[in-house]
Amino acid sequence: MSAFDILSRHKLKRTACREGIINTLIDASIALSEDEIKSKLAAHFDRTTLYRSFKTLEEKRIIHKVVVDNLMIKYALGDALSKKAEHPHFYCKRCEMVQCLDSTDIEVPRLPHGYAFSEAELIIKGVCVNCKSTHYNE
Amino acid sequence: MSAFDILSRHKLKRTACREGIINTLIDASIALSEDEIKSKLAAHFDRTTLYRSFKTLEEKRIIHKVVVDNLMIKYALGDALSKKAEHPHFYCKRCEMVQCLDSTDIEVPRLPHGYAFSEAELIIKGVCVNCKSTHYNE
DNA sequence: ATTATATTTGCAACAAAGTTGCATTTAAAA
DNA sequence: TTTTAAATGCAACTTTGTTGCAAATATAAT
Repeated sequence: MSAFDILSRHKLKRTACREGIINTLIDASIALSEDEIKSKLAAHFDRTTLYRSFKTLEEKRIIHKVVVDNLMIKYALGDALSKKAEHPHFYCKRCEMVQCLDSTDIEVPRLPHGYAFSEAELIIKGVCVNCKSTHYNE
Repeated sequence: MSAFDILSRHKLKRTACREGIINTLIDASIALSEDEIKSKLAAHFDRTTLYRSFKTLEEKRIIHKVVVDNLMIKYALGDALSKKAEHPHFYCKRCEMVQCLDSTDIEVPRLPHGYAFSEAELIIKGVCVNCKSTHYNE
């Protein structure tokens, strides 16, 4: 499905910024930061435009945000696009790569009595296979 | 164990700010934000001092940071103080309370081949028992 | 108890990220 | 082609993260 289709299906205007973000994320198999996405876009877009585009796309669940920590945010395609709604994410401490662990479920622990569950977010931190095979010095 | 002991045990100077943070977190059974802690401290401390105190205490694992999302950060006592090193956290979407689920483990999913695990962070979002019994309107 | 020393604090300053209002531009509907 | 509702870019401002430095202070040494 093209960015064009995705946007019209969600009744969003098909703007270059939105299409660019979606296409960038379709191409990348991993999650990307705002800067990473920005640098891959053909045209330049204002910071505000990016900000609002991410917000809109996230609300429509076309993309989803991965908060590794308060200073490391990445985006990936959302569950409006065949992604499993809830899945863990992997963060590589060496190369800072973030990847959706799509095929895996999140095991939700038993909550205290009377607590209601609604969502879970699980981030696994470690070293990815690329970095592991590259034994560069710390 | 008193804040006094904790600090000296870690070879940190026993300052009012650090003691205040630790005592506040000992009293509270839940995780607290910087603002929440600040408002409970007897004296006023500069933003920078708070910032550096949190940083130092976190490095010594006297406290630990809970990143609910990039705009919601809370602190709780750390594993240098008998807390289990890795545990899930619960976030109440109504009252914004954050609580350590201390007695529970995090189930780490199987990673892609060649990936190395080092840490996991799991946040459960939902409604706490207090908010659930209080059926106030959205 | 007093002095010396290494840390910590508060302030100023700046960087980065989040957010909003508004006039201009533009995509899509008529 | 015209109309109109939505998106963009810019400016402005808020909040949060971060550093350097001089003054203050906790601890070690005397």
